[in-house]
Amino acid sequence: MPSGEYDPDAVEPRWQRRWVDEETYAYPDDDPVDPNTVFSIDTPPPTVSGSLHMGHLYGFTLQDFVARFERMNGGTTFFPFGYDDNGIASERLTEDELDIRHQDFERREFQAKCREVCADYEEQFTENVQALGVSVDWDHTYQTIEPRVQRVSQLSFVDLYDQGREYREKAPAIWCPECETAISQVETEDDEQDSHFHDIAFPVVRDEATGANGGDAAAEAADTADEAAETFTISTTRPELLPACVAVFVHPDDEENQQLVGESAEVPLFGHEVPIIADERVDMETGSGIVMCCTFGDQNDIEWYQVHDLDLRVAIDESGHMTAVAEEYEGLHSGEAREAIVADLDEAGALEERRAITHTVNVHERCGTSVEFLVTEQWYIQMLDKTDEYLDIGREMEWSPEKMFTRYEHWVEGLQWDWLISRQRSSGIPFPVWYCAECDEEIVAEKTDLPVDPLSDDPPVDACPACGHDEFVPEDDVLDTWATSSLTPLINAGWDWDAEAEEFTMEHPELYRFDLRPQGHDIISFWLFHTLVKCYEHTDEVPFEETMINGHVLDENREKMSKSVGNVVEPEAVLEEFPVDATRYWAAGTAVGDDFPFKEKDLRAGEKLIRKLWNASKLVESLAPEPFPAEPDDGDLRELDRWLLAELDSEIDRLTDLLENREFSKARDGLRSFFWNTFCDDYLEIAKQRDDDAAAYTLRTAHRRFLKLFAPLLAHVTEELWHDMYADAVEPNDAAGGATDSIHLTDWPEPLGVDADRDAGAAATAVVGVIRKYKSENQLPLNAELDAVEVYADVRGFEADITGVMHVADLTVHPDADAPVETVITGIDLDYATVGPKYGDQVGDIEAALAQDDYEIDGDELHVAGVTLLADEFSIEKTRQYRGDGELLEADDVVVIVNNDA
RNA sequence: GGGUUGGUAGUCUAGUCCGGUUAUGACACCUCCUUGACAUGGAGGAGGCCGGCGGUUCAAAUCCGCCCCAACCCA
Repeated sequence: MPSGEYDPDAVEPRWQRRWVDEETYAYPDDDPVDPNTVFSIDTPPPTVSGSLHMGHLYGFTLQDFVARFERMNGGTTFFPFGYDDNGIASERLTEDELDIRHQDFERREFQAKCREVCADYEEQFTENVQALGVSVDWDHTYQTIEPRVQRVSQLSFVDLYDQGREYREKAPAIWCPECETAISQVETEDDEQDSHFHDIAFPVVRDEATGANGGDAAAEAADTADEAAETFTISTTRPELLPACVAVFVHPDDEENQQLVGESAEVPLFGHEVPIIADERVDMETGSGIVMCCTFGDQNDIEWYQVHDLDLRVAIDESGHMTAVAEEYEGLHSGEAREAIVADLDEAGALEERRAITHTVNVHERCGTSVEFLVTEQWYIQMLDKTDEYLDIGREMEWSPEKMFTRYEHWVEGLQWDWLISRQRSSGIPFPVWYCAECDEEIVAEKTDLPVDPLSDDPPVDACPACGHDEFVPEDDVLDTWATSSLTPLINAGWDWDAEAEEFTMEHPELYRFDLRPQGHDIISFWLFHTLVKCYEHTDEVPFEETMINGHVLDENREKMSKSVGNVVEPEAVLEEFPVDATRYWAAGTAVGDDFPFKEKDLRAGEKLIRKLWNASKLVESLAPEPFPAEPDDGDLRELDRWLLAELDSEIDRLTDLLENREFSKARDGLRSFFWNTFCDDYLEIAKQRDDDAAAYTLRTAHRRFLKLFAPLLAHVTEELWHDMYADAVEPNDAAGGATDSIHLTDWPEPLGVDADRDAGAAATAVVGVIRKYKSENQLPLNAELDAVEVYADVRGFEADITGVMHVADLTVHPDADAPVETVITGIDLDYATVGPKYGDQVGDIEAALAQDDYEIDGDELHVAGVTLLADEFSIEKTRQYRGDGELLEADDVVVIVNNDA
């Protein structure tokens, strides 16, 4: 039985431990689960190398609201947890922690070290997440590097390869010279950087034959007169790419420079000649409007290379150093080469101007290094041919909130590259592929052998099936980490290859498709998208019924939290000061999808609500001590009791809808005010006067329901109260009926269907409210005795309640009689919804006439401004005047007269 | 540069899709009150040109156009 003050510091960790120890939220692996009622959640696994931040706290808490609600309201819930330790983040962490370099180890050896290092971090992370009280099933966890997941990941590769969805191609790819690996489009970001624009003079080389072909006298004159001196200017931020220059482009609408088209240009310092070509992709606004095309400066260069069949002149190598093409600059780093080339251009008189600018460059998001475009051999997953289908499967999901679908839509529509999945790194999940040393035939591992590492394992064949050669080269690239993290639904469902049946199977087919995928809005474009694509290709099914997109946590001033600004709020500090349930209250405080600020006020409000719930529970306990009646005779319930239970029924309906729609903020605020205002302030205050079975039953029934309704939100305090007050008793509606069951495993309340005169209840509470206000305004204590009160409203059945709580000595109810008051008409209110459309612009005249009291009331009708308004088109505004003894109080439809001599 | 979302009392927020004349609630603020749990409580009060300008309409926080500010996504 609850007593004293609520002590979250003691209570919350106790329940967190018990939930884990007793496996409260375990998914029943062995018992069959009804696929129609199971609720399965697939969460994006966090990187464990960092510590818990507010974004985690917020995200996990939202997931937990859904998990706890669905568990009570629906059926069995599957809520797993994953650790993403297959990536460069954990690779770097391991290197730092052990002071080693991954290059010095064999791949499997290094990965073993990674897992050792990550294990400690995972343990810490697990503790932190368990301290949030989220109802994860800790028996269902996975690491994205573990062998089982490696197998799933390689199976995925092999399946897509078999389907013909993957190909290996030597083509321009985005390359990070610092990390020395290819990367995909999503791993780059824009960075504002200081740079210089260099205006460089390019000499025109007139080809005699073509020059004469122009047949134009003026051109010929220019040709002969200025041949040596004729130059044009190219502006570039990357002069180190001069040796890679393969063409010069002019816009077809650029009349001024049109005469250059068809000629050749000589590249300064390097002396090779390149064609001058017209193409509408030239940006005429930038620099001189004439641009050079290099191998490769940007994506435009790649398009030009492909469309115009240009030469390949690779001047920068995989580590960012100059190649032999750069002649005397060979071996210099591209940055050094830039300075040297600029100096030499200047000396040669070819540098016309150099000015400082800032521009955006594409950098690798991990290391901030500007990316290059290199021609390398890489593996790709084909996507561009199916973007329409991928749009459709995105549309098939339910999006909470709906508006987030447009992000997905724009991302898919804007795709420019197939998905590059090979990475030149030494840790990660290996490609299960070898190549014939003779003919380069691709040899893919057998599904039954997976996982394999070609660096340590042998290929599945002794001789090349194409040419019979018996030597093989292992693929030493690893898979992009998203190639694995995009498989979490399949990992969770236990997807595998059944060699005997020769088909893919699932250990838990009932989980797939998953009911919910929660995640932040920042990863829609890659993580969610890639997951949809891969799971769809493997199963022909959209992997998720619904996706719930949460926003980002901002600081108190709505600024983005950042370490450099110093406005980062640490969960640890918050949890030291506030109960976990208070952070849960805060997390429910905004519409899902919106970014929202950290608000200490919300945490305090949460604390207050927890305390109110605790204190009200104590009062319920003392007003209706055990044993309380489980099922009183229906006729015994008083009007007030029926009214409360009926109101609670509607609240349950409303709340259930809101939670189903993931409208946590409205759910939270609605339930809070119903509990606080209607139950505590109205019903409980009145019930203090009561000492009967009906009241005891009503108090306990309502209270038990409130605990359940609050349980998804305030997980700890409701569990504590449930065990204090109810866990010993048998839950009549709970089939499990376990005496020690968690409240979180009980059934969500169904409406009781109690009949009640809702209007009478509303009138009665209005009467109480108006009397309370009278006392307040007259500075009377709320328990001050009132001599006589007359009520002109039908509050029959509530008399004792009103007299009891308001301490009225003599209450008279006039259910039908009009109040003994004079009414004075003070004006006319129009019903604009009817009058507006009906009378249109005559409304102005009607209003003007009403303002001047120029109207006539005729029975139910109103004559004004030449028109006749019907009864339902207007209402008469009156004030009541009372000339008798006592004081007139009124609210809504009730009139109360108080006579008090005191 | 393009797109998306948001801008409502001091602060946070509901309402905007589907227009209706008194714009919701909380926190903070002011006044009063010890009701059988809670003063960390209760009753009341004040506080708003609904980002700006224009348009549509009898009527606009709500629909349309332009602009400003912020965040995010994509170049």
